[in-house]
Amino acid sequence: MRDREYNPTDIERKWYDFWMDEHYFHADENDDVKPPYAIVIPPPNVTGVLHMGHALNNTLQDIMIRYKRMDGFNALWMPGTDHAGIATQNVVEKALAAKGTSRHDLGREAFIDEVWRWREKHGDLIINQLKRLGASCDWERIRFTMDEGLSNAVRKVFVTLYQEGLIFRSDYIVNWCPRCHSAISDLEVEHEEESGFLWHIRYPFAEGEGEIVVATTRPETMLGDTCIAVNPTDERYTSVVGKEVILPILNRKIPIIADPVVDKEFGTGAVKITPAHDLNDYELGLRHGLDVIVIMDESGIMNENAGPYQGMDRFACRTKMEEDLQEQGYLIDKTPYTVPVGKCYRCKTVIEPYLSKQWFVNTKPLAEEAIRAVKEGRTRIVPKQWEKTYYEWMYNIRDWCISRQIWWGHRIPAWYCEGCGEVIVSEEDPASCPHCESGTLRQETDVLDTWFSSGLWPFSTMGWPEQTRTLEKFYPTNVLITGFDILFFWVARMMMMGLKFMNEVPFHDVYLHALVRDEQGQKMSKSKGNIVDPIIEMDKYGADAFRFALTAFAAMGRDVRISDKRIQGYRFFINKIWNAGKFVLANIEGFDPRSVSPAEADFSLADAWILTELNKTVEAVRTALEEYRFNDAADRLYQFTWHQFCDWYIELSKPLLNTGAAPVTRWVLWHVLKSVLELLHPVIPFVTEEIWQHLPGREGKSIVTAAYPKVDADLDFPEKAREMGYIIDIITGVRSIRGETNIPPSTQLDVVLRMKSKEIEAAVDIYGFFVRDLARVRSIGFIPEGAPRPKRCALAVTAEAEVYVPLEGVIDIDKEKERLSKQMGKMEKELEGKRKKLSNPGFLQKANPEVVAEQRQIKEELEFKLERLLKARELLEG
RNA sequence: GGGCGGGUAGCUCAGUUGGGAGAGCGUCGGCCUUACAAGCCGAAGGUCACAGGUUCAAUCCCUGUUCCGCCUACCA
Repeated sequence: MRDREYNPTDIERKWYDFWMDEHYFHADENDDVKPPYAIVIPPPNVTGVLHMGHALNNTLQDIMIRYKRMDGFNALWMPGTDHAGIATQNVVEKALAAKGTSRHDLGREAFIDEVWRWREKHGDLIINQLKRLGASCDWERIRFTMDEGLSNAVRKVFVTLYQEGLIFRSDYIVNWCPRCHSAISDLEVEHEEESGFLWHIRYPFAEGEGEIVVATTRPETMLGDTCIAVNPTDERYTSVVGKEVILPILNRKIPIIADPVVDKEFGTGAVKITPAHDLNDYELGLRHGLDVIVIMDESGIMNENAGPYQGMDRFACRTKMEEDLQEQGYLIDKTPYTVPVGKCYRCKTVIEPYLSKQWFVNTKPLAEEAIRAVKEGRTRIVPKQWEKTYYEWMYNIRDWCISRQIWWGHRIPAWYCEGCGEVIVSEEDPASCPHCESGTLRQETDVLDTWFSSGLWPFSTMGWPEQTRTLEKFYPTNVLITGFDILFFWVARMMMMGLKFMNEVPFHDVYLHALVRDEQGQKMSKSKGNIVDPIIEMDKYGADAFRFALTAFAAMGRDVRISDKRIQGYRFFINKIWNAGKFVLANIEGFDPRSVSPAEADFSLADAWILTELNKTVEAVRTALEEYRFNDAADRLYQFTWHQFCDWYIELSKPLLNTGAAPVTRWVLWHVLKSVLELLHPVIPFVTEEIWQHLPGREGKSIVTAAYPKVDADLDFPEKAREMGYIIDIITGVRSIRGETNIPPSTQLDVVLRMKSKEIEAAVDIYGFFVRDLARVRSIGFIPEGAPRPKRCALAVTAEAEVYVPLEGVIDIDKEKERLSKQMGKMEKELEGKRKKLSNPGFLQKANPEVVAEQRQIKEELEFKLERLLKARELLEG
């Protein structure tokens, strides 16, 4: 503790190891004394690396868990990772490609083994990064979504929902990613607007002259057209409904039909219908019993139904078709048009609406429960504005496509009987078909959406479907802390699954924090090169500074804008704490805090003031944490630590330490430092532990298990604190005069005070050494109220005092006059407002009497100050 | 198309029951005052986007306008 600056690296490692060795983060499910408090971690991808979003998310969780742990709760933070089906498969496939092989070369089983090996090798990375951040997870309980226990939970849930008819298999238009070769859910599609074209194409009548013109943004899909649709009320077309047209190029005959969904205003009012490649078209096709023609394969390559275009990529096909249509005279017009394009959120490939057989969850009935739980307040969404978003989505929820055509994930527990075609869905692998007893069963090759298993996370991690002690004790959890971007993906699904299988909400509170962006508010991305890497930041400034920066910027419902520079700023704060610690420790060496009894101690005004301010801070910080106002908590702690404790109290303690009051002062220094460290510990765990360990009279082996400070009514002295405030005002007044009139600090000043009241004069007199020390004053004189003012003085007026600083030979009189005039100008403006307000009968009549009194007091104070300043200026004239 | 959030000091942002506009950084001036120059002391800087309304009183509540973000959507 002698170092001039705080060096985080070694200290962080040392204490984290210590905490782990002591098992402080382990929650005991058999502890029936402490009330439980539980959080489940949003599981990061097992192949992932820590990014700023993780850092923010886990810092906030760690703050809550550490706070509650200190505050006497049996605190469980359940950690784990997610198998991240598509993402992980992509990563491993890339690695295979680098080795010149592929998953198809390996085959399914060998590939899955390969992924597990990958996970063995790289899966600890993000866990270790979380530890580096200081996350106090109960690592003894770490889970992985592909673990045996969690896989059992997945099977049980799948089978149950299937048996209840809530999971079904069906042909449907899904979002198909031609690169991932898989269906993805609606949520996994990113919508963007792109500039494209609207093509107008003629379809000639099969019989007789004439034609119908349609408008389309995707001409290549006409290869799969099975009709033209018009609105039944559209008079332009009533005569042609029922007729047939010739599909250009392929020369198939297709009918013209009428359907009310067609918008008369759009394009020509006639639309081509491609049921296999558009959701609307598919549904329309069902209504009219239309043929369905799939025109491309799983990679987006045109198939045998595409005639001359077979083998072409879908976009190449579009270009070629346009040429052909043009050449053959079918293309009438091509105009620029903004088209909505869906892209795969994993690989940004343009999604193809694609007809295929998939597994779905009928989410409507589950959503109803999830809506009710929030309506009834069983789960509270914070900040509240997200409730509306949640309801909006839940009310309009659509069937959830849960099957994925990849290999890495929970394989769907369904088997098809080769004998009779029966579908068997079962928790145990069946040996034979229960229907026809055939032994040739083929398991479904699809795996489940990763979010299917994540949806079970709050209870599957606690051992479900077993009825464990852990579940009993810690479910429902207290709060889920996560980014708003996965409100639908994850939170909503946990709500549905938790209510369905546990009959209880998974968490009482959901705190949704904002996303981390760069300084300019841009999303961080590799391509933009604006990534701030948490590990690099921690290397440079330490985990504590990094955590404090994140917390201080985590205002509710706002983006968290962060940059290297801002994190750097908070390192100064950590260093300030370090130095305050050094000062206090140096001054309480050999001191036993038990030698002072706070109940009998004779506290100085400064002691009383800092203790009272400490109480206010404790209260404010606790409230802020309870309400998830993390930035408020950080701000209060910053202000108190730096600007009250360090700037004022430590300075005030210096003169006291040379007097008979030294023992009490030492006790206060010790007590306030200890409290500050404990208050700050959830936010900055490392530096607080390091200093705390050097404190005498600490209870317990670690700050991790120390009691979180409470408001102490016995150490609350509002009266004395107020008096101290007057002294602080005087010191500030003298300093201000010195600063503004450029009197060097080396010049000792003589100060004359004229106090409003005798009592305060007495207090100031007793504690005059504070003023002498902190304002560099040689002598303090008092003159009574009514006595003539000293001449040729600079003046500062506070609420209770006039502070005269003689400036004979020290200062430019004109400058001082100017200074006073400026101050007066400001005050006059303010006073004008007050006078107006107080002469308004409406205000006096209707406003709260307390407010009126307050306003009157402010007015009088202003008048007092102004009058004194005026007199002072007059004296300078003469 | 629907929804949400935002426009406050040069920059980034606080401002929770409507009642004298705040912080950090930056800027300017002065300081090695025995924990800290990664520091200390002082100072400057704002018609709280715009226009109405409610109220004794509006940065705060309501309406409209405008600009910027985000989410959502089956308008070919």
